[in-house]
This record gives sequence, structure tokens and C-alpha cells, in this order.
Amino acid sequence: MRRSIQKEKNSYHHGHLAESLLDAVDEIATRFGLEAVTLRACAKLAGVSPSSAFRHYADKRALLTAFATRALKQLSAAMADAKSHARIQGNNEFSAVGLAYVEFALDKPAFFRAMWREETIYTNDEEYIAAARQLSAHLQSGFADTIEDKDPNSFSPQEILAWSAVHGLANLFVEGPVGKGATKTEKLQLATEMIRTLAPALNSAE
Amino acid sequence: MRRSIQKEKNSYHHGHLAESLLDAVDEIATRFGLEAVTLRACAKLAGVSPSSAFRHYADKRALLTAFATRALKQLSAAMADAKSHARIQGNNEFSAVGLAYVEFALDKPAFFRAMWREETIYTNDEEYIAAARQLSAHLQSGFADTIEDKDPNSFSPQEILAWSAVHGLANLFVEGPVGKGATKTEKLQLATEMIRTLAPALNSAE
DNA sequence: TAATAAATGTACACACTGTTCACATATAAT
DNA sequence: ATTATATGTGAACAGTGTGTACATTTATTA
Repeated sequence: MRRSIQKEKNSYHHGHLAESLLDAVDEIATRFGLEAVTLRACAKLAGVSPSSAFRHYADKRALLTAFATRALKQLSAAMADAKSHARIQGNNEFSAVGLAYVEFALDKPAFFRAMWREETIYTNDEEYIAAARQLSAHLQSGFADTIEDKDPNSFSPQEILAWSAVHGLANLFVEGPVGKGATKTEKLQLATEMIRTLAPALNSAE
Repeated sequence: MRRSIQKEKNSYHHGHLAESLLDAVDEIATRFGLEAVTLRACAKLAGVSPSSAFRHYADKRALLTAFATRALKQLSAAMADAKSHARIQGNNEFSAVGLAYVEFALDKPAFFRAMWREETIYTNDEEYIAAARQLSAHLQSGFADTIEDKDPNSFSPQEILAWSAVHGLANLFVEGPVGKGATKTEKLQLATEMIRTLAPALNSAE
């Protein structure tokens, strides 16, 4: 049963406005980019007056924080998926997880931007922190069979390197000059090569 | 001879408003963050009316593009510096260049954010593209003695990897959850370790 | 069931933003 | 000296986030 973003006609209350506003951010960010996400536009899309948003979110930044949190969870899910698929098919799990990370950025650039933006979200929000923590856990577990880990609670240089490389490429694709004219397939190809190149650095003896 | 941002009193014309506006962006971004950079605030800081900015920049985005271009050049200069220092002292040049990259992000986070932001700058601006190209050239030349390169005009997987890793760590520091409570020294230490860990992947035979 | 409380949505207002346009003033060219 | 060009101004406009007093619906309780 899929609920509509819009408020039902002739009804005063919306019913699930908090979530619908997130859907509206989703829709607008996807179609017109993150800068086009405006509180009033979201409210209009939900069929509701602008000020009603403040019943559910303290301010715009709180709404964007909630959206970023949702995006983090989506990425986590995609990575978990990629990992289990790789496990079944006997492929390298780190490569699969890393590719899923880059692919998410390519498919949903606005989401990827939204979730790493200190200045537009509350990075000390509890749920956001929890989602970010879960994401890094997924990353770590994705590296698990590639990187020999000592302390699973802190990041080793190898893990930092792996995360940085994948995160950096995703960023260069989304915001930077890398792969400007290339197709998605070509970019993923490049990502695959990069990850393959990275491998020797990850399991070298200390 | 250092020129002031402010317009001289009792003078109608400013004299070097275009540059002063960039200085104003610099100042405000440094002190209050990128989101606080407003056209009106920049104009006020330059001692000039808001609309005067449009004599020099088509719109706010053009101003931010010019600022991003300037930031790119500053980063390029810092990297060139680091490289020649390393060469003199006989240290690893790639490590020095990579560290300079990360250090710039740590010292001037707002600048680092500003220069990679597709949605707030004109990434097809000529000068911006030129500056970005020069930056990547500096990166490549920094890697020169570490990575055996075939075609100096296109990026090899190793070069992409190196750039991604350094860029990714810088981003995770600036926007992400990595190194949240750590001092600058500790972060640079972490960067050094990451780069050292990366080394084996860069000069492995194909 | 009737009365009341709490939650949720609205209308209007406010300060602030980027931007435009007719106008003012200074500098350059003739 | 006159004219053209460059540069800065003031007032206006629509659009933004947000606060506040009010309206309406749902939940709670007597």
C-alpha cells in the first residue's frame, strides 16, 4: 500500500506529513537538484501550507537532517545488498561494497551531496549519527575479508584508506572534474579498476 | 602594498571592487562559513551598495565561481610549494603533495567546500576549468616520481586512486564523521599513515 | 455522551535574500 | 569641452525561512 505525498482533498489533516515532506525533498532534489529544495516547495508538493512543516521539523535544517539520515540508510541497505550478493556469487566483497558506494553517488547525486554537508544539516543529531555509524560499520564489514583487522571499533589506516578512496572517487564524480563526459558504465569501470589497484595496499603485512 | 577591502571614504568609485568582493567572500566564509556568504553582506563589507556587485559579476553564482577559482589556485600554489620543499629535503614528493592537499582542507574548510560544489558554481566557466586543470596537473607532477606514467595527458588508475584517496580523506575530515574530535596534528598524522599505506598500490607493476 | 485538552494545519506578517532598472557620478575618449 | 563609457546607488520586486495568533480536527476524560 503506497501512500501519496499529497494530502487527501477536503481533509484538514494530512495524516503522515512528516514522511511526506521527506518524500517531497526526495522528489525535488532528484528532479531539480538540492539547491531547489525549498520549504515552501515541499509544503506545496505535499498539498499543505508552508508553516505546517514546523509542526514536524524545528527548521529547514532539521528536515534536511532527516533526509540525510534516510539517505544514509538507503546507502547502507544498498551496500548490505551488494555484499550478500557478492558472498553468494563468490566475488570479492570489498569490491562489491565499494562499487555500490560509488554507484549510489552516481544514481542519486543529490542524495549523496545531502548526506555529507556539515553546513546544511545538524551533524550532531542522534539519528543522523546513528545512521552514519551504521554506514561505517557496513563499510568495515565489507572490508572484513580483505583487511586483517585488529580492533573492530576503531579504523585502521587500511580501512581509512579504503573508505577515503571510494568516498573520494564518488565525490570527484559528483562534484569534480573526473569522468565529466563519461557514461555511467565507464565510470563504474573506472571505479572497478581503481579498487583493483587499491587491493595490494589493503592486505600488505604491517 | 596591501589594498583595503573597504571603499575609501567620500569617494564614489571603489577602484578594485571585483577583487574586494572576493576578499569579502574570503573573510565571511572563513569567519562564519560558506552558508553565511551573502551578496549583501559582501557588499556591505566592501562598503558598497548591494547592486554594485552586478557590475562585476553576472550573479552570485559567478562570484562564487570566481572565488572557487581563486581557491583552486591557492591550493595549487600550496602543493607546488610542498613539492619543491620535499624535493630539496629529499622527502617523498607525493606524500608531501598529498599532505598539502589535506592540510589545505583542514585550514580552509570553507574554501575547500566552495571549490567543489557543482550546484553553487558554474563548473563550465573557462577560468574555473583552467584552474582545475592546473590543479590536476600539479597532482600528476606530484605523483611523477612515485607512479610510472605512460600517458601524461590522461589519468592512469593509479593516479585516480591517489587523487581519490587524498580527496576522499580531505572530504571525510571536512564534511564527514572521520577525525571529529581530533586535533589538526592528529589528523595530519592519520593522513600521513594513509598515504604510506597507499604507497604499495601506486608502484606495483601492471 | 459532553466537555475539554492536545495535536495538527492555516493566514498573515516580518526580516532577509538575489536581482532588476532607472538614475547618479566619475573616468575615458574625442 | 563635449560626449561616451564605466561604475556605483536607491528603490522596488518576488521568493525565502520563520514566528504568531487562530482554526480545525482528533484524543482524552468526566
